Amino acid sequence: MVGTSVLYQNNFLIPQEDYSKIPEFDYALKEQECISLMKRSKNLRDFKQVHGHIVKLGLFWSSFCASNLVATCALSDWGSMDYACSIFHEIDDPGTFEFNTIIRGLIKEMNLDEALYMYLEMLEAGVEPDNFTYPAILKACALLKVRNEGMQIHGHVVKFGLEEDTFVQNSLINIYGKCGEMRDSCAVFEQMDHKTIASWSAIISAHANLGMWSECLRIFGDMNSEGCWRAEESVLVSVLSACTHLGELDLGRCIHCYLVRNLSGLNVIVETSLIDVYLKCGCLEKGLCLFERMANKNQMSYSVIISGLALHGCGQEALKVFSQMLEEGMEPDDVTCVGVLSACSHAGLVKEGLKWFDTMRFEHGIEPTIQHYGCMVDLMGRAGMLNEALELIKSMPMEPNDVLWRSLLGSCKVHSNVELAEVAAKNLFQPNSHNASDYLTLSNLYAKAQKWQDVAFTRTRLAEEGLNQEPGSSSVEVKRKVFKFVSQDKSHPQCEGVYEMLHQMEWQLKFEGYSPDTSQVLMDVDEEEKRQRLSTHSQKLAIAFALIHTSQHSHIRIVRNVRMCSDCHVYTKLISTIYEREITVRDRNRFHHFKNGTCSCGD
DNA sequence: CTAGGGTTAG
Repeated sequence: MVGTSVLYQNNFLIPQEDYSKIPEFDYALKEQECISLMKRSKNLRDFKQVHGHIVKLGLFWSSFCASNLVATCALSDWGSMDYACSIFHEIDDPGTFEFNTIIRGLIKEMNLDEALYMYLEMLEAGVEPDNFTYPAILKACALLKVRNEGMQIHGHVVKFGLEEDTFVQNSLINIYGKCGEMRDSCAVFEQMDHKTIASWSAIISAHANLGMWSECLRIFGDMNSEGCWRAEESVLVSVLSACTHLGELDLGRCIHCYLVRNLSGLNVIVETSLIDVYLKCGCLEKGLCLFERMANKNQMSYSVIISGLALHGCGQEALKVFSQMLEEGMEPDDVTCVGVLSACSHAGLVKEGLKWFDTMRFEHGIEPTIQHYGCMVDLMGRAGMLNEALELIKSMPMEPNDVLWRSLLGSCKVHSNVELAEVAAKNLFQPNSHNASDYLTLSNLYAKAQKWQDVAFTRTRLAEEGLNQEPGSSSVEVKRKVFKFVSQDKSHPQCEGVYEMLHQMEWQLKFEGYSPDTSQVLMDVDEEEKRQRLSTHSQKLAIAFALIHTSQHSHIRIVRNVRMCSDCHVYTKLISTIYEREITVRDRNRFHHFKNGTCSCGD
């Protein structure tokens, strides 16, 4: 406390031996000076000097000085909770403010249990909590995700008449959201008289956290119509995430424009979210372009771009970016590795996939999760290594889920392995799993093997389970409207034109040497009907419609609910040449980019 | 008298 004190250098305090000689010592002034000095402390050492002086000057017993000491020490970046607590315990009769600051300090250093304990002590000491106590204590509950305590404290809020406080309400929205109690969260939100940006932020991120994407966008819409539309990055990031999951490319684009117009620069989180929107909505180039221009890339940005490239079938490029990431000294985590393995799987890079699966475990110490196993089963299945895939499933330390069995079943269909398919199906058709498409996969596999009896049996079982398969459909966006087609669709008002176009397209295709691959129609019907069914697959209708209604050379984007058949694949490749169109088709798994007669998936 | 709410991406 002696030596080169900052206090003496700044001449803020008279040395102790002098001040006692001044008869009319102004305590109020000294108090102010001490506090101003305290607030300017840059480290604990400075602070301790001020503390010492306050004690020496006899100012500690002014509760205002003492509480400021506690607050400053508990809440400053250089502060120390131990020291703050020791000051706190020196105070005879701590009040609301002192308890509040200690609670906040504890939360700041994530000592959440202790914060809750302090709150209890506060109540026991008969100190009444106020509108500052609850935002803090509710935050602690939210971080701990303790629903019951949260509800109890909500009771206290009502008891102390604080339920009208905006700050408290925002905190309540947040804690209920974090605990998944959306009814309660929304109830608080809707009762609010004065919603602030923080209220919107809390309710939107709560929905985003639970994957309630449509709700998320609906509330965002309400926020805009109530005129609360501000460049609030955290809100927009949640909304962008919703866009990604819902395939809302247009809204994503709007937000991108808005951000660029209204902010001087984008941070890494916003940029990563934007890239994810573009990649997952089919705009590979746009996403890549943003990625390349990023000033700061982190682990997540790399993860996004790697799994995005995987989604588009660009396995080699994904691996290239991955090695770039490693070169930059960034450690991959489990999510990054899912991206890498799925890139290998989508691009058929079997050797690389097997290698990375080992490297991940033995060089990066990442324990494979069920998702990693999923990628490997896909990868092996695609390559026809069906027995190996089954062995891998059996060797897993965890219970295989239906995703794995479904993947194996799908591969068995591709490689016509009835025997293994039945193993997969047996595991898949559990009492509580009702998935019509699994039955259909199996039935189609039997059909391909001409086992009509088994087809009939499977179909009967499907019927017995009372399952209805959603029909395969293709949607295409024309002039900002989405048009959906199903196979043999005649419901569309302009369907005559579509069928005429289809006819014209077939003519052109014949010149290019296309002949319909009727083996894709897995039904026991005659050749002519097969041909007819094949030619009116939903994807072909959607393409015909888009060719009529969009300008020349414009990009056609189609979204499918199931995977496309190989005939549609060949067909679309040829159409992309004949009509000089780029066509992007998103199926359940990934994107296919058709351009000049080839597809990005490499067949 | 002092202080505070929501914080987001794969």
